[in-house]
Amino acid sequence: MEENLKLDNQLCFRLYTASRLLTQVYNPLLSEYGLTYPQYLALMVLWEKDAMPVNDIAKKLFLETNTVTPLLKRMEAEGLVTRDKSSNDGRQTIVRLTQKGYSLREKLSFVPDKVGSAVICETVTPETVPALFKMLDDIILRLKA
Amino acid sequence: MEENLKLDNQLCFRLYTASRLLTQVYNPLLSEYGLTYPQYLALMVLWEKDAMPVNDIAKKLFLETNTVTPLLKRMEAEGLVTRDKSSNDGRQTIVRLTQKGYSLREKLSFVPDKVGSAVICETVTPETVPALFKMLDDIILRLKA
DNA sequence: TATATTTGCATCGTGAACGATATAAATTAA
DNA sequence: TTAATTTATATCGTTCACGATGCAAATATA
Repeated sequence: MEENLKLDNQLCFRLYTASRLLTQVYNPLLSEYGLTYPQYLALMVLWEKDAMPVNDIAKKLFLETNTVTPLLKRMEAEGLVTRDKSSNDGRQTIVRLTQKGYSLREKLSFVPDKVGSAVICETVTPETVPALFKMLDDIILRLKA
Repeated sequence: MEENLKLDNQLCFRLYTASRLLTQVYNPLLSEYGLTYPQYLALMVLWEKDAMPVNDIAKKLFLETNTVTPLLKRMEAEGLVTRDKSSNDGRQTIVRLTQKGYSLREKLSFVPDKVGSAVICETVTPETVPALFKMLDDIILRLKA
């Protein structure tokens, strides 16, 4: 059969699989703190810069607001963030970390190293990871343009 | 703040984003034929080898049967596959392509090249893709072990 | 050959993703 | 300044993912 239509030849399938499997490494670590992986990503955005409108958070994550809004509402229900209308612009909802949300930063500081060590292998080492990052960044940049 | 906790430093976030964005390139092409990306993956598995039990399809896709079963039932409802109990082993459900499911193989043969050309960029070329594949394969292999 | 265990699949509940649509505030144009 | 348009967010419906659980068929064990 045509080589092109073989699963083994597909970049997207590899990205999809690697993404899912690596997320599964995060899951048990995060669920200890009642978090999902996308919620952890939202926290990382807010740890870098607090008090952001929904749209800015969505842009950082390359997601649409129709994905991020329910995510943030679940996080609000968990007491991780607050969501308030902006006084400057009544359309915006400003998302802020609660003490609980902020305090997870230190509690989860062990996660990156733990996950990192789970992927180190023959062709994926501290030396080769920058090249891998560059390729993935270029793909993301290309697909956003 | 700690460098490790920055979004920019995360491999998983890159894989997750690249996977989502690349899937979005497939979506308009596949939806013409009423397909989703995971359904397309299942078809690729069956195009390579027809009449497979659910579990074998799941393994090829690195998914669990609780994801694949509903997927295949939707594909059955669309007339793409049939699902029948195996006579050898009454626990197995054997999935087979219908004529409709089989005929999509040719109709969708344009997809890989179209998607491929969407990702070609500075650091992602026919020369560098094999190295990228190897890295992703190693990550997948490492995480499955 | 009964009983226990494993295997293959299905079901259920929850949380994403995402296209489509809605709505209200802000901005622009007439 | 009213009307048209754009922007920011929210809501809805469908389809994954996936942990947990259930169940019947097959296999292993006593």
